[in-house]
Amino acid sequence: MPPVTTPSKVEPKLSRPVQVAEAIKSWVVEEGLRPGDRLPGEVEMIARFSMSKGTIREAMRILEAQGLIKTRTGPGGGSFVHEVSRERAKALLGNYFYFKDLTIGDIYQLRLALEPELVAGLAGHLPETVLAELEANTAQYSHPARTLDEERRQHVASLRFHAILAAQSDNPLLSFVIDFMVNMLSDLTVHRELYAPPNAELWARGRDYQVRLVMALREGDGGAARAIMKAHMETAWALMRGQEMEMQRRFISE
Amino acid sequence: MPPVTTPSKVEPKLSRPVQVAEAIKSWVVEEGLRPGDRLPGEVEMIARFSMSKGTIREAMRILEAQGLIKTRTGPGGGSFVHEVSRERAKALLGNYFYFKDLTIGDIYQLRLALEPELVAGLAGHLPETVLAELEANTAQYSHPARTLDEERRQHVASLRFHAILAAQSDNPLLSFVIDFMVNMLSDLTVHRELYAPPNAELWARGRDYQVRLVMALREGDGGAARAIMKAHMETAWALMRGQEMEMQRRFISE
DNA sequence: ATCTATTTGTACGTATGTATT
DNA sequence: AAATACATACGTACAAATAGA
Repeated sequence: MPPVTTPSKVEPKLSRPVQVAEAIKSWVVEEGLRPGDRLPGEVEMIARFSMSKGTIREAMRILEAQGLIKTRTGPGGGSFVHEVSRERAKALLGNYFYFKDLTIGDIYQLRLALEPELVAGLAGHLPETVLAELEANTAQYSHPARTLDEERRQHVASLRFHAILAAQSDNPLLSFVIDFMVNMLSDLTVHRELYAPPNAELWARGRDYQVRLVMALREGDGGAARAIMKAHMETAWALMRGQEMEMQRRFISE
Repeated sequence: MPPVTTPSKVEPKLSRPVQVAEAIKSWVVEEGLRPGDRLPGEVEMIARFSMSKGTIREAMRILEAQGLIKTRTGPGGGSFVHEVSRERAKALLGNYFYFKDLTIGDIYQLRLALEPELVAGLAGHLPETVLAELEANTAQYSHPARTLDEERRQHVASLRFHAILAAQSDNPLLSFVIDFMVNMLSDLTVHRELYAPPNAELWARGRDYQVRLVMALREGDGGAARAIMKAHMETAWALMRGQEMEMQRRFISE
């Protein structure tokens, strides 16, 4: 292991726009700027950094691409500190996995570990509005699908059930990771052949799990909720394994 | 390369650089370009999109900020498709949590759920080199720290133990999430007061867990590894709870 | 609705920097 | 060492968007 003192990294000489972007970032941190706060305008940036308009603009585009600022034209316009949106964060992270070959199993390994934990903590803490929303969601797939397209829509809807739950967690990290996985699964391309009909019985059991889960959540029975979700995940995983699916290779654009 | 077609979503009126960046992204996907493949040069981009150099350059900066391309000057230079690095992905995701108030407990809730799972799958599959690396790592904190600074270094080193493990997983998602959490914890600022000495006994037990874990991993005992890691996480969580720590608010720059 | 002021957005020409041959 | 091919940076002019009078 190299000593900590020597900067053994020969940085590939950062381009000026990147330098400016980094400088602005640390300036925002130092000043303790909050979302909505205005950044200096182009002309002032040009003066402060003694750099051309183009360079400054490229720097702003970098910050914008990372979701850290939003820019508006017109009077009172300019660039404003912006909280990185969840959608943007999911898109950026999704790009990381573009060249990795993430499998269904990889995702379900985490879902199985995390989602039971999620609902155990949620039991008894959900307002009736959310419980109703969950129940309304399950109604979207109360009957078996008759076409492949309907099946896909139901599949996405049933995933939404989990996104709703994830959004309720007061653990931002847990919430994000589950939401991200749900997104990845929603983006799947289904390759199942027509002669391989869906396992209707397994599917019905999946929905049944969700219905029972809402009951447990309403009653505040965290242990039951955890157990139901665990069984649900195992069933769903098995269901996915039976079908031929593969991760869609694409970039996400928020 | 397709012309800049009208964006499917007309709502927020994307700026031209963003449009170009998106067009290039989907072009890369359509062409199935792989990391290392060269993109058209500036002049050709200018011709294809019928746009100015500045606009094209801003578009490239956007892609670069997202970690999707790298650009080199000189003959044979240009922009090249690039696999988003793990460091970049961690930095971008870290920015998402900048304005969220993520607590130690939030992170440990996930560690407790994921890391036992990780080591259970790793047991018996690690090459001797990695096992040796893990053991060498624990040697860095075999003795109790005498200064606050040494304690901090030991703390970071003990986190590195988990990063090494995470890197061994063949589940890219699990690997990333754990690595990300380790990074977040390494970035913590310790605020413990001097008159509140570290709990040396708890600390020693933490290291003991790691040593025993390596043994279980070498012997291929997944069950034991899972149990040890679970206990380790619970102890570490308790240790962190006892100290006054808070998430450092800063942007990460890769 | 129209004008006006403000601020970002786009275009383009020129010059400089950098790495390969 | 020099020529070449490419990105990088600068400055100016003008276009577009938006809020307010």
